[in-house]
Amino acid sequence: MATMKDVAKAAGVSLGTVSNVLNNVPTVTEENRQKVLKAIKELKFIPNTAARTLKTKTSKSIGLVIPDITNPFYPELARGVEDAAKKAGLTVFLCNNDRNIQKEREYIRVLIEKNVDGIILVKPNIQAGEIDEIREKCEVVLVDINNIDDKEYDVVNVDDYQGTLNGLNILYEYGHKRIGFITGLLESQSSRYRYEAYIDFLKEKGLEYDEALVKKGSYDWYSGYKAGSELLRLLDAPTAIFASNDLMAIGVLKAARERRLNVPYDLSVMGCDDIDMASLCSPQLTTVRQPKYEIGTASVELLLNRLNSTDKNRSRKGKQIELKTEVIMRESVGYAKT
Amino acid sequence: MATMKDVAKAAGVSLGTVSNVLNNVPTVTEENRQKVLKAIKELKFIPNTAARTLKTKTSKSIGLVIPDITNPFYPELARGVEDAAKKAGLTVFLCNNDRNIQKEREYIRVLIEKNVDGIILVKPNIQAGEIDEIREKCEVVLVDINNIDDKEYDVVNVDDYQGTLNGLNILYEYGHKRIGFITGLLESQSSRYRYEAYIDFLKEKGLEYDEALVKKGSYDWYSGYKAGSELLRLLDAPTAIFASNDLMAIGVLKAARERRLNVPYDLSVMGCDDIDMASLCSPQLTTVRQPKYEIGTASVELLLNRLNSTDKNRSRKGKQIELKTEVIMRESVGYAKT
DNA sequence: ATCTATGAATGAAACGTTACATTTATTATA
DNA sequence: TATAATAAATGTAACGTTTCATTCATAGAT
Repeated sequence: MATMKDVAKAAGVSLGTVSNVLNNVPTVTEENRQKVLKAIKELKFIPNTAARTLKTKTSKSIGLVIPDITNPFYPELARGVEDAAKKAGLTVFLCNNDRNIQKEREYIRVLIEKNVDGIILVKPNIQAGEIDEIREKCEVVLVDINNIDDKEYDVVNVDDYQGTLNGLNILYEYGHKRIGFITGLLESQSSRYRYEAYIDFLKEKGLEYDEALVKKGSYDWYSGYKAGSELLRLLDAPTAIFASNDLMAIGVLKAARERRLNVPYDLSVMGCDDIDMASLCSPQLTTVRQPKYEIGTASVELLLNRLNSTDKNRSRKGKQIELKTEVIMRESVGYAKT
Repeated sequence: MATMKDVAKAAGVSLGTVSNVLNNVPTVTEENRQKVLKAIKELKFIPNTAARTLKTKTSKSIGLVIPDITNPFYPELARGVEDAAKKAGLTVFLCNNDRNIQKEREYIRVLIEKNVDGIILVKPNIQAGEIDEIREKCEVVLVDINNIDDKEYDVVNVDDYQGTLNGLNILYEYGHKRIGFITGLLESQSSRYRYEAYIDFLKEKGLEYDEALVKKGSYDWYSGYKAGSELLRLLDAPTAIFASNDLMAIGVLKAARERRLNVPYDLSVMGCDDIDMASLCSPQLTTVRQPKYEIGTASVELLLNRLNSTDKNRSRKGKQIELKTEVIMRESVGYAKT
């Protein structure tokens, strides 16, 4: 493997000059530049990032730590991260933590060992104290945080509360007064926001909170199916069901089908997230879209802000981005029967 | 950031000793080992991989180059790669090439610059010559290759031909004689194998090849929808349709629904791959499952074989793994109407 | 013709590890 | 008791870059 030294020798210049052309330092004369370029091509020289990283303390790689790429929410987010990273000359390590704090810690450690310039932590399980430790080593962006309120961090979030409210309001406009609600895992902040929105929505519309209409789900389709079945079995069954994610909404669709209920004529269903499946299932799911790809790109932007900042004074306040959701009207919501 | 030097000083031993405890070299005395461990903890020392890589020429990272993580086929494969890599102490760079040879080349170059120990190329677009060049720098495993026949490479493939044949035979057992076929992109080897299987199936069963029953698809659901619609519009429409992937099969489901055809009573549909959606759509899709996760783990195994091999003589022949498919019976296939 | 200022190229030190040849300390053998 | 053999610890030279203080060369000013 050819090194810069070899290139220098081949080009008949010094090591420093080779470095200069590689880094586009303008002081090098055109003649030398050409000689070096020629040598690089001939020797098939490829710079060694390890050496560069050792010297410059920047690796041009970042870590993306997510719960599980296999969860249909994350591929698009990951793609957003990757595209934005690539544009900025960064390469990304993909890490799945399975919502397991131990794995999360391991990965973070490995990423630090690898001198990543930054880490994007999606739904982190670790706490503020640990995050501060990480920030001594590299930049950190938090996405969809559970339990960290500090304004000091860079954070990307989604307005889950408002989004859910919007979705429920549409259901209301369609004449629904009895609306079932399936929660996500309430450990997660976004789930709690969605649930709060439901409660506030009822209050605002002067509707009564009926415990029977609220079911706890766990994000997987089967929990939605079960919750949906229970809801539909009710004597006074809801005319619409809001599920805190699409997978569970699809479960509800299944439950409805089993009971020979026609969605949306007999029952309206609304999901959250807008995963691929939402537009592919039948009926197509009306849902509160999460800007998954944009979450990814926004996270990288925050990271780049820090990385390109000359202000190495770390006390700088964090920047919080809140991305907007959007209700995507498809087939699963219709007017309430009167 | 504390270095080994700092640790050595704090522990009152030499640099080499620190290195030895870090690398579990057994010659270090228990007393010193403890002193070093203590110093490491106190100084919160984290080894610097860049320096280690520079010295040892191994980075403990690998690259995974896939078409697009957003394609439902790949998250599971990626997950398989990651899990197997993690177990072996490797971290993985995720690279999406969008089936674009230029992006593929760029990523490969970056990966080499980053001193990856190996690269897993899924559906590579580059040719044998280029691959040989890469192999001068690091190990390479090919997955689902299009156009490279050489037995010299490490390759993971799936028995698409046999899998398709199995699927078609099941359709036949269910009484179907007129079976529509939707191809994938015929640039891809696996698509061609599936198509060949269809042709051979007909021959074997003494069925006539009817051009009208074969439609070209492009892997996305809409192409399946279009092809399905055309097929069902036929005067002598097929009683079953085999789609070369699930997304297109779901498109067929949609086309059938539009024509008020009941799947599987009026029409049987079989897909390929078994993506998540296949079990979530309605009716649930019967499909030829691809062992996506296992493809990932198998690729890493091949990589590890090479990496752990003492035989640095690169002339060693490659190893080809062919993974088995499996027909997953669900709801979309039924008996042909007589 | 000498001196200065400017621009370009050079050379060596440093980054944080590993690896290996030496040195030092300890124990066993004659 | 001296010597050899063994075990443990040390010190130093890489690895391939970047960086920066020097040197060298050229041209302009006096």
